[in-house]
Amino acid sequence: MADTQRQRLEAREEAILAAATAVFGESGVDGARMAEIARRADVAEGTVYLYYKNKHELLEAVVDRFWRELTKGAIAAISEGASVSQQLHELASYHLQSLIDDFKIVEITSRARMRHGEPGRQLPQIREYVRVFDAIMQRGIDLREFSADTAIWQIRDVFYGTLEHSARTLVLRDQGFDPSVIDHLMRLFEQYRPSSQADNPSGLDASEIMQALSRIETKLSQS
Amino acid sequence: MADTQRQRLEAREEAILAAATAVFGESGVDGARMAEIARRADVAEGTVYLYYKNKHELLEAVVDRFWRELTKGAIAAISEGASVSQQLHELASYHLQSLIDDFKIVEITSRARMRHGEPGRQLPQIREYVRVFDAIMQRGIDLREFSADTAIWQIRDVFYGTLEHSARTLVLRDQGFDPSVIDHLMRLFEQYRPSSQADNPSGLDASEIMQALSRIETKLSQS
DNA sequence: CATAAAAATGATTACGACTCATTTATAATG
DNA sequence: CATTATAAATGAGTCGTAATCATTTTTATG
Repeated sequence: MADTQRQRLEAREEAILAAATAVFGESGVDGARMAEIARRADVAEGTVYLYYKNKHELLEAVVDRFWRELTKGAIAAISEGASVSQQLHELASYHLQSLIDDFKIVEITSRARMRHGEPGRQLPQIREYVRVFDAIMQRGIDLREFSADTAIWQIRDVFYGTLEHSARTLVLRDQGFDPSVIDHLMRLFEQYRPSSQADNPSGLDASEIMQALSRIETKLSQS
Repeated sequence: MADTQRQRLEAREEAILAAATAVFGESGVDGARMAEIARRADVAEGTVYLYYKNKHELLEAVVDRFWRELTKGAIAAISEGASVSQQLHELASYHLQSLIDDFKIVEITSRARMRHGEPGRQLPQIREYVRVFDAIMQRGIDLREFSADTAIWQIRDVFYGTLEHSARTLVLRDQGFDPSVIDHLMRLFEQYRPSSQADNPSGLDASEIMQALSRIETKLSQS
């Protein structure tokens, strides 16, 4: 019977979490009412506080679970035997699609980061999530498919930064997933391949002439 | 005297805005108390509501002003006659430095975006701010220094997305401005230069140079 | 079945955003 | 300068909601 009891408690916690996810998503953090969450989870208001200390901790739990699920999904979305580039492509696609699908929760994430004192913390589950990228990239470096001369965190920031901004752009424009974003990002990542080093003859090239001309033009239009 | 009166009102509004900026920055949006803001602005609590309808509108005003100032600063930070690459470098440095310096307000920005109903709106002043980037990039494309085969919004998302993520990384690690982030980003942007074929990396031909010279000749004969 | 411990409840409290009747300052008029 | 009208400012009071806690209900144990 001790086991059934534990299951009941976990089911209740899950019900509260599910209700909270829905209400936060629909109404935003400020719009969400603890009473509404309790009602949907079919518990009394006070009961919610037995499982989560306050509204902010509940929010954190919702966000935490979201990123945990995302990590699982990302791992599942990646073909195990595939090339590094292929895996990066898969991860980028999965990530962009998820950001678009669950835009609401992603927005709410920034809210969970702010623990109303000061330092915008790093949420543990997001840390876990970015490891998926790191692992692929590290393998690429080990295989000499990518060069090691750029710090991995900088490459990671390009990857996730670009995808997050692109997702926002797409959502705000009511466009959905756009494969060209992924293609573009993958093309950028060509830069990190070790091969393309031999192409700078260090002579004057036409663009430098154009820059000089442009400077002259600018000065002329000022006077 | 009508003029002094208007000045007094504007000074009051400014005092409230300044107090709000400080308190939001120190305590976060939820931690900020309207009473505290009023106290620091040296007005009664009710007075704040004569200038701003509610806490959220006050927040929006704070964020709005921040990005307006940032736009001014960005424009000032860019050397007018410089090359497109040089200007991009300057803008990137200015942006990264600002994100780090005013990390708190930047974080709060996402909060102003959420008008607690549904759609994460685009704030007008941010729209204005990104135009600085767009203008430089457009000039680069016009000058054939950059190719036009990638949509400018995608390039913009790489630019700002990368810088924002990098800023967060640096702040969370208690590191300050890191020039290598800028160098790295600028190296990435090499990708946008027109076809890197060995003989003519810029994709320019002599006729374009002659056209530019001709424009200059025309201007010279006008003056 | 009795009893203790755990879990759940919802009326009550605490707190902070916002309001509004009143007061104070400023402008307009003769 | 006195008088009146208008605008601005005040802060005590209202109201909504997160969080608490004394009480009740459920579950486990011998």
